[in-house]
Amino acid sequence: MHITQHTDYALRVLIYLGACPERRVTIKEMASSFDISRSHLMKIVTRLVTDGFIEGVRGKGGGLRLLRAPADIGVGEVVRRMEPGFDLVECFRTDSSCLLSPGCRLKSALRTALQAFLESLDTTTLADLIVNQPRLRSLLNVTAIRPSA
Amino acid sequence: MHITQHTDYALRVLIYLGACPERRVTIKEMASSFDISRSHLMKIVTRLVTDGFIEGVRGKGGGLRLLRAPADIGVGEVVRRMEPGFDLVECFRTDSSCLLSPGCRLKSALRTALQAFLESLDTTTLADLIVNQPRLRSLLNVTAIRPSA
DNA sequence: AATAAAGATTCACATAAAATGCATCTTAAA
DNA sequence: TTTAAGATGCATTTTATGTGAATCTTTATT
Repeated sequence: MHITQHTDYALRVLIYLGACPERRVTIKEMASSFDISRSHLMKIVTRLVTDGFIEGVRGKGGGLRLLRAPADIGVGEVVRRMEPGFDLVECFRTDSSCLLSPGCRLKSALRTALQAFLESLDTTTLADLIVNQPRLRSLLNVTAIRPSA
Repeated sequence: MHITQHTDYALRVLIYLGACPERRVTIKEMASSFDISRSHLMKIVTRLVTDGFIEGVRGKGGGLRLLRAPADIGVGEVVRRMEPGFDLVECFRTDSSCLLSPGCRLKSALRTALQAFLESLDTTTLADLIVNQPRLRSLLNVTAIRPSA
C-alpha cells in the first residue's frame, strides 16, 4: 500500500511554501532542494495550481505561493486530489469481473476503512505541518533572503 | 492508493473456502473460478498456508481448507500479512533522503491514518464476509457436490 | 524593444513493482 | 504404479509510476 510520490512531493511543496510565506519560491529552488528535476516537479506544481492550492506567477521575479491559508488546507484534501485513484481492489473498478461481487461485503468494509484513513488525515492541516517554521527553514537551508543558487 | 491483487485474491480464497467448509477445494477449481492461472494462485495460497490461515492437503483427493474459524480471521490481519509493505511515502523508508524529515509531522499523521485504516478493517472478520453462504455458493456456481469441471 | 527569468505544455523514455505462467518436484490416495 | 493434488523456482510480461528533454508562453527589468 503506497501513496504516489506525486502526492508526497505535492505535500512537500506545500510545506516548503508554507515555511516561506514572505516570498515567491521558484520551482527551480525546490527542485534543487528536493533533488529532482525541474520538469518533474513542474507536473506536481501544475496540478496544485489547477486545484487552486497555489498560485504561479510567471516571468522574471515570479514563483509560487500558497493561495489558501495553511489552516484551511487539509492533508486529506490534498491526498484526495493528488492521488490518481482509490480503487483499493479490483471490485472497486467498473469493469470488475469478480463473481463474488454481488454478494460480497468486502467492498464496503474496504470503503469504510478508506474513509477512516482519509478522515484521519482530515484532522491535520498544513498549518499543523509547519508549526515549527524556523526549524523547517533551517532544514531547508533557506533564510529570509533568497539563496544565491 | 492500491492494495495488491495478491491480497485481493487471498481474501477471495478465504471467502471461497469459508463458503465451502464441508469439502476440500482445489487450487485448480478456484483458479478457474477466478479466471487466473493455477501457478499464479498457487503463490497466494502458499503464502496463506505459511501464515497459518489455511491448510493444504497434497495428493489425490487433496485440496485446501481453513485452519481457523472464520470469526477468528480478521480482514485487517489478512491485509497486514499479505501486503508487501505499508511505507506510504518515502520518509517511511529507512533510506529516506527528505530534508524535511527531522522536523516533519506528516509522517506521524500518515501513520495514524494508516492505523485507522487497518483498525477499521479489524472490525470485520471472514465470518462477516460469508454470512450469506448460500448466496455466495450460487454466485460461485458450486453446490454441495463437487463440480464436474 | 530586447533580454532574461520564470512558469506551462508536450513528448518520449526509463524503471521497478506486480502480475503471470512454465517447468519441474513432491506427496499421497486410488 | 498411476494419477491427482500441492510446492518450488525461474523467467517473462505488463503496467503504473517516475523521469527528463525540448519548446512555448508570459512578464519584469534594462
